[in-house]
Amino acid sequence: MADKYIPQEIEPKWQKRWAEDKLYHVTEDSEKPKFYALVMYPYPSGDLHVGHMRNYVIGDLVARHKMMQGYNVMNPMGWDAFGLPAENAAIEHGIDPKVWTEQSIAKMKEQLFKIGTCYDWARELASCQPEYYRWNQWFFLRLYERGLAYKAYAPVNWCPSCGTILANEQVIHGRCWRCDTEVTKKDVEQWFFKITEYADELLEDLQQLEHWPERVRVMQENWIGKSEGADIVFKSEEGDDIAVFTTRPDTLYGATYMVLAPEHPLVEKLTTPEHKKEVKEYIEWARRQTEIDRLTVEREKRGVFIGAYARHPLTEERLPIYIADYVLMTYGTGAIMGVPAHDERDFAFAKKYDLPTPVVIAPYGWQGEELEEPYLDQGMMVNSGPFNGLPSEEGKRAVIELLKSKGQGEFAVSYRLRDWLISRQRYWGTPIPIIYCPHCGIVPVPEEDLPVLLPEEVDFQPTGTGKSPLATVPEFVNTICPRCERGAERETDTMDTFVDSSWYYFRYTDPQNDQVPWQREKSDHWMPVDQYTGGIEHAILHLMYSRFFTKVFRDMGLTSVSEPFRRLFTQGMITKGGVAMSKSKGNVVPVDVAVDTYGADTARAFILFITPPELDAEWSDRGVAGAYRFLNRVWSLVLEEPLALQGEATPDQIAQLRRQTHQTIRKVTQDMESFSFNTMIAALMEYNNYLIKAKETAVVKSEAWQEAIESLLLLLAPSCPHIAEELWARTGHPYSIHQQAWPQWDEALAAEEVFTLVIQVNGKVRDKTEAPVTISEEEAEKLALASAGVKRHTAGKEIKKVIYVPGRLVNVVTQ
RNA sequence: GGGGCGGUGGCGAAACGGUAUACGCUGCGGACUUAAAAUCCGCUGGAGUAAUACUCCGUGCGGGUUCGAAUCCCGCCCGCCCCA
Repeated sequence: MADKYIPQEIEPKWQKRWAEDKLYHVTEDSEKPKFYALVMYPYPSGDLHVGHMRNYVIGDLVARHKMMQGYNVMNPMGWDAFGLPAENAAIEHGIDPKVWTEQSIAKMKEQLFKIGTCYDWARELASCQPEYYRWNQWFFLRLYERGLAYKAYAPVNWCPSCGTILANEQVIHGRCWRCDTEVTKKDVEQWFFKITEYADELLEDLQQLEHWPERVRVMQENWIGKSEGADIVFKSEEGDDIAVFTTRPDTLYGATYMVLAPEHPLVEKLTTPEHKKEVKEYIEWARRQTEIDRLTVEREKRGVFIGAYARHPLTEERLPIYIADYVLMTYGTGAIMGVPAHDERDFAFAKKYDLPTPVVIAPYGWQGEELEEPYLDQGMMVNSGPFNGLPSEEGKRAVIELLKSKGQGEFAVSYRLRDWLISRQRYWGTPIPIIYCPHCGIVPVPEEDLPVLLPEEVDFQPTGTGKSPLATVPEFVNTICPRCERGAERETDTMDTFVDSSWYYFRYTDPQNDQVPWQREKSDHWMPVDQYTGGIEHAILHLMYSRFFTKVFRDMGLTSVSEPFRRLFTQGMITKGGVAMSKSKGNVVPVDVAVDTYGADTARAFILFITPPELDAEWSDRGVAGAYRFLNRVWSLVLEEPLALQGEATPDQIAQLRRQTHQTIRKVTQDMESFSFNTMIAALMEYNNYLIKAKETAVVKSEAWQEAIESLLLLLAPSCPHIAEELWARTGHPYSIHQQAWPQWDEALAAEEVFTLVIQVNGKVRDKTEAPVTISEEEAEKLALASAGVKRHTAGKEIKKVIYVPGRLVNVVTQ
């Protein structure tokens, strides 16, 4: 009787050995081709649950498989260690964020170890270390030099609960992405990175990313939101230029009014005295509205007339000027021409304020009647002066050309993408390396003075003023101006943590460098990341910012790549009770619980098996038990003594065994490459079931049996590394299975000799028979026509034709 | 409203236009056991039939293409995600 399978004994044993032997440590100087495997580095919250685990299991599987395929695999791990939870712990429990973070990292590292991952820990980094964040500051200075970092006074999203300003992307349906509190507006001076400078390239290059999920590319495309059209200049009666952006210059003759965003700089100047009060009240009200509310089509369109008029650039008609909150200062030019007949929101606005709605693009079959709803499609231009009769598509260009000749318009492109607001009024982040000098103004911290260290022992209670806790530390704030050497003050905002995560994958290539962020030879060797794996929640922000940084790095001469991630995989969530695991819902399955019961290999096998990896999957304790049964069957298959059998296996039996082996190698390899991990595990289960039966025959004494067992273990090694290593050792093989070559299949050995010939009548299965794969069409048809099923169903009918699909079926077609 | 993805047994899910439901879970029956757990063996879409056989119905709904459709096309319904 063989030993029982006790994962709690074998797993820690091998984990320790692999770490001691530095099995996963890599350098650039290898003969093997490089492979850079990466999973999104985690925020060290201290409690890893099985939902997170899926990410690391998939990443680990890929890394191990590629190692066995002969690649020099870099598989690093680190910590997205700045951020709110550490600071909240400080506020609530008085724990120092640094200490809290270090403890969390230690705990999580142990958990990652426990699930059997193969990281090169020599490359570990944590974004909260000065050795790391000094380069955030260095990049900030480089971006500032290049005009890509700037300060702007702008209305921003304010979360009253977090006491912080949020990026647009962090506002979800008008609420804070972290605490779900309704977001309001506040005017503060902020630092921005000019990602819009790269909008076109970010959009264009999406086409190169053929190994990215389609939906991620679509999301990014929508997010960038490029639209082509025209900038048209209207003039107020006082002679001020009012520029509008429109994608429909062909509808220009239908403009009957203008709308400015309430924040538009001309509002103050143009509002006539008798409208001042009403306008002021309206602006106050609009300021409280969220951006999402303001953009919603269904929402009632409210606005007020400011008493001023503009002149239509082509007809010289007098157009009343309104302000309304459905026009945003941050999109286009902050002003629009109102064309009610051909725009939904303008239509609603015009109906409410009883403004004329002339049709200038005729719908098909239009007889000159009033429209019940706006007509948004293309059509023939009417009521448009010299352009009447022109198709609207051509009209766009023609109208712009005319405006251009009059100096009142030109072709223009607009993006939905905004610049990236990086200022955070928080303690636990990278200090922005800027000094404000009363004499010299904004002065960047000189490079040799980096890093600007985050002070320790700070009062974390929110100031409620929107200022960072750093503002309460005089030793930090008060400094000397590097230019004039007189007293000055430091910037007290810290950087968005997305800055940290926008380049960490470069730093892994040269993590200890204290002279430059990384040596270019090293990053050029490893970059781009060959396989990046993470959650879909990062489809827009993190991935867009990383792409932006990579392009900036390229332009700075720091890298030769333009895109950081060659291949992207986004895995689904693991749910419990149908919903995402979260502390507040109390449905978290911690990694320790999952691993302690049946072992890491069982948890890994289950996670890979339950569902295709890109879909959400429900955690099931029963399902885990099934995976455990599978590994127990593998264990006893390999270790238990076979029955004492008489005689030798026949050549047929051997051939069949080898066929199964080689078919399984093929299936597992192909599934691995297409990320079909659920069917990959199913194939291994099937193969194992087959071998259990075959073990009762004389093949168990053959060399083919050795090949079968070795193949099973090798194919299982990336998924369940511990049991594979243990059984590999116990069957007398040299350490380590993870350094063996991935098995190759032989098409000739995998090929079938016979197949089940399906016999159909009119497309319905009526019979089946075994046939050699070499069977000729004539023989197959003969076999089919002679079958009982065909005779039964064709009796008294005329056979019209017979269809033969080689290796599959015969279909007899009757009248 | 626009775009994307999906809808298959009791459940998670398989299925190059060619045997629908592989693999696993659940359930049922049996073996082992004093008994239970574990393990092992068998069955497990629905209907008809004592039953083998056989027949019919079955991949959200309605049409179409095809010798043949879960798969392709058209029109709906429902769910999730992104942008509004």
